[in-house]
Amino acid sequence: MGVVSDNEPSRPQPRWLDEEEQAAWRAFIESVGDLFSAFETDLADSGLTMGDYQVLVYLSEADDQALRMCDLARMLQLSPSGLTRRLDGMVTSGWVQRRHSQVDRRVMLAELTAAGREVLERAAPQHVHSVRAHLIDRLDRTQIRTLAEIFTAVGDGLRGDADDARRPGAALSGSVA
Amino acid sequence: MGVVSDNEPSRPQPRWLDEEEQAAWRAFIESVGDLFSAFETDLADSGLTMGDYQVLVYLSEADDQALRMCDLARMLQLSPSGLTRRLDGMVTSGWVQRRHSQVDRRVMLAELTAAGREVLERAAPQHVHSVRAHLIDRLDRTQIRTLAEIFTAVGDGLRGDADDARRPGAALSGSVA
DNA sequence: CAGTTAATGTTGCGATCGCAAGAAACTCTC
DNA sequence: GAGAGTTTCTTGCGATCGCAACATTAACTG
Repeated sequence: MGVVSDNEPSRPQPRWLDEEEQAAWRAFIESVGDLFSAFETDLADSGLTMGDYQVLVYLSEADDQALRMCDLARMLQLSPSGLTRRLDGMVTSGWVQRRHSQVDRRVMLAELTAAGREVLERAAPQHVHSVRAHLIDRLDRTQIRTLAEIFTAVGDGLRGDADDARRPGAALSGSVA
Repeated sequence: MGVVSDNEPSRPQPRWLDEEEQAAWRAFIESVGDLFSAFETDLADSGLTMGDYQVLVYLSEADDQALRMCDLARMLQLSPSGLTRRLDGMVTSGWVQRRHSQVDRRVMLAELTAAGREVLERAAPQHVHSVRAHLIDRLDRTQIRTLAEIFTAVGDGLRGDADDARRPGAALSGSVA
């Protein structure tokens, strides 16, 4: 009943998904949204969004608890303006503060505050619990390993596809491991 | 350097993610956003968003090319208002038309138009190509099967967690296979 | 050093979406 | 069949985010 009808000889037909591929694709596309909603809901108990949480995580992992806006935006896969607005909120909440770089006066550094660190440390156990409950603990060891394989391959493919510019961004992904 | 420090004996410590779990989680969370962005970009060539595309797919699979708004909203994991607005745009584009149900005059039916079907049939091959290029064709058979397992398990878990009401919604998911 | 180009961050604008409130219609009870 | 409660859809409002335009600063070139 779908669009996969064979009565269109003039159009270039790709290789449609076979049954197993279809099953994988459908399961993925129909569950991943709910999965993120669940994380978002659980994290809301800590007063955070997943976006906020990720900002706090990356900042907490940075050497001096601070990162350049542009680097942070790349890590979060966020546009510059998106990060500006998100940080506005987090600065208002007191979790992050802005600081001009001494080395390059164009760059604005986002720096984790003590309050931000505390919020993160309080939220982290709950978030880990959430990730376990909805994802990790539902999988066996083989599935966990394969999950890593799958999305490493996907990520590598995406990184290699379109990007032949901005290698500096990729250089930072080492510290994210 | 992360928040996973051991110097906080007063807080309840969950089971942190071990190395393999961490690798799986990081790879997933850092790639899935780019993956959807890639689908979105590819689909934009057809003048569609992923949201539009999914509406067209579900309608094309429905018996009479039409679905009730509330059912469609559940399938798309969209709020009622979100679906109303999305359909506004698609009606303006001429891909979908609204029709009052004869049986229940509260319900509004979203119905695929000929133009909508044509757009879908033109976009489908490209979208399948995109899904293959970024995801399916990067995986071997074992990984594809495991991908289906993983997100079936995740989806079942989420469905079983919070929902004990609205079983009618679940009944429709059979036709989505 | 002057002029051009590139990088960085912010703001205006529009698009998308969820929540809360409301209107319309159905259902159930008495 | 009158009224309470439920379901369905739409609208007002606010939050989030990307694109384009802009200002500022750095880097490169002759």
